Amino acid sequence: MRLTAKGRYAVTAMLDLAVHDGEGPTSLADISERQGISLSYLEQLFAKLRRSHLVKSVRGPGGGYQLTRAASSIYVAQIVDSVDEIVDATRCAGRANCNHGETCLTHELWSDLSSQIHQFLSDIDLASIIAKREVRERAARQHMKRDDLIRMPAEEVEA
Amino acid sequence: MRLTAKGRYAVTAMLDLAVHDGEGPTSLADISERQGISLSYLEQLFAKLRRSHLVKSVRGPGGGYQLTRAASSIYVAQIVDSVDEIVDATRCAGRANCNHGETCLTHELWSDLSSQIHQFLSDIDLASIIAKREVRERAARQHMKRDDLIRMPAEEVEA
DNA sequence: CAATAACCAATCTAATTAGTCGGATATTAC
DNA sequence: GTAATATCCGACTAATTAGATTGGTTATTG
Repeated sequence: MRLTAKGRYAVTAMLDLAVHDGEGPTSLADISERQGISLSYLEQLFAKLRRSHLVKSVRGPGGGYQLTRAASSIYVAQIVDSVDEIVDATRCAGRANCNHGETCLTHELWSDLSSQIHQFLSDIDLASIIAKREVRERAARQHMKRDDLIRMPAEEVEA
Repeated sequence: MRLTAKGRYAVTAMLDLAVHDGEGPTSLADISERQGISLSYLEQLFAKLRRSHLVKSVRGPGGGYQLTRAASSIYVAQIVDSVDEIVDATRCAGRANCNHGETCLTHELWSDLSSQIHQFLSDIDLASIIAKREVRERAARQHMKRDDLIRMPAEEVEA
C-alpha cells in the first residue's frame, strides 16, 4: 500500500462525485474547476477508476461521471488501489539467500504492516467520510450555541 | 500523510534496528546488506531519523545506530513523518473563493481522512509489529501440532 | 596510525508524477 | 446535419522525487 498525491487526487475527486451524487452526471470540467486538478490529469485518473468499475461515464453534453454504486459501498482502499498500482514492496523476491533467512523477517514485518494499513482503508467508505463531517459540524454548532451564542453577532452563528 | 517507497525503506530499516535491539549498535552497512538498500541512501534517511531523535549514533569501529527508546515507544507515523515530509495536501490555500465555499468541503473531507490515517499509524509501534508476527507464528505452529504432528518429522515442528 | 563507520554535501541519473496536446468518438440540442 | 459538449485515447513534455555516486571529514577503537 502506498499513498501518494495521485491517490489523494483520486480520493478527492471521488469525494466530489459522492457529494454531488444524485444530481445527474458530474463532468470532469466541474471537478477540475472545484478541486484545482487539471482536466487531462483527471481524465487519466478516471480512465483507471472506470476500468475498476468504481465510476461509469455518460458521454455528450450534460454527460460526465457517476458512482457505479452507493457511496457507502465504495471504499478508500479500492480507489487508491485502482490508481496507485502496487509495487513489489519487498525487494526480496529475487535474492536467493532471503527466503526464510533472517533477512526476510523484516520484509514480512513490513508486509504485515502494509496489509494492516490496507485493511484499515478497506473499512472506510465515502459515505462515512461525508457523514463524519456532518456529525462534527453539528457538534460544533451545538457547542457554539451553549458557549458563545449570546456574545456573538448573529450572522456568525447561523450557518 | 503520504506513504511512499522512502517511508517504506525507513520503516523497514527501523524494524531491522528494532529486531537487533539490545545487541549493541547496528551499522548501516549491515542494514544495507540485509535489506538491500544502498548505504548512501540509508545515510540520508538516518540523518533525518537522527534529527527526529528516533535513533542515536555511535561513531567509530563497532559503531552504528540504536533506537533512542524502547521499540514499544516508537510509532510508525513518527518514522514516516520524519522522512516523508508533508506537502500542503489541499491545493486550496491560495485560492480566494475557496474558503468555506462549497469547493473547500471536499478538501476538508480529505484532510479528515488523512488525519484518520495518521492517527491509525500513530497507534502502531515497532514492538507490536514484531510481537504480532510472533503470535501469528505460534498460532501457525499450534495449528500444525494439532493437525500434522504425528505425520511430521520432529525437527520441523520444534522451533 | 590504520581501520571502521558515522557524518556531510554536491551532483548525477532514473523513475515517477503531473500536466499538455491533438485528436477521435459519442451524444445532445438546435 | 451540424455545432457544441464531454468522454476517450495516446503520445509527449516538464517537473519532481528517488536513489546512486562520488569524495570527502570527523570520531573512535585497537
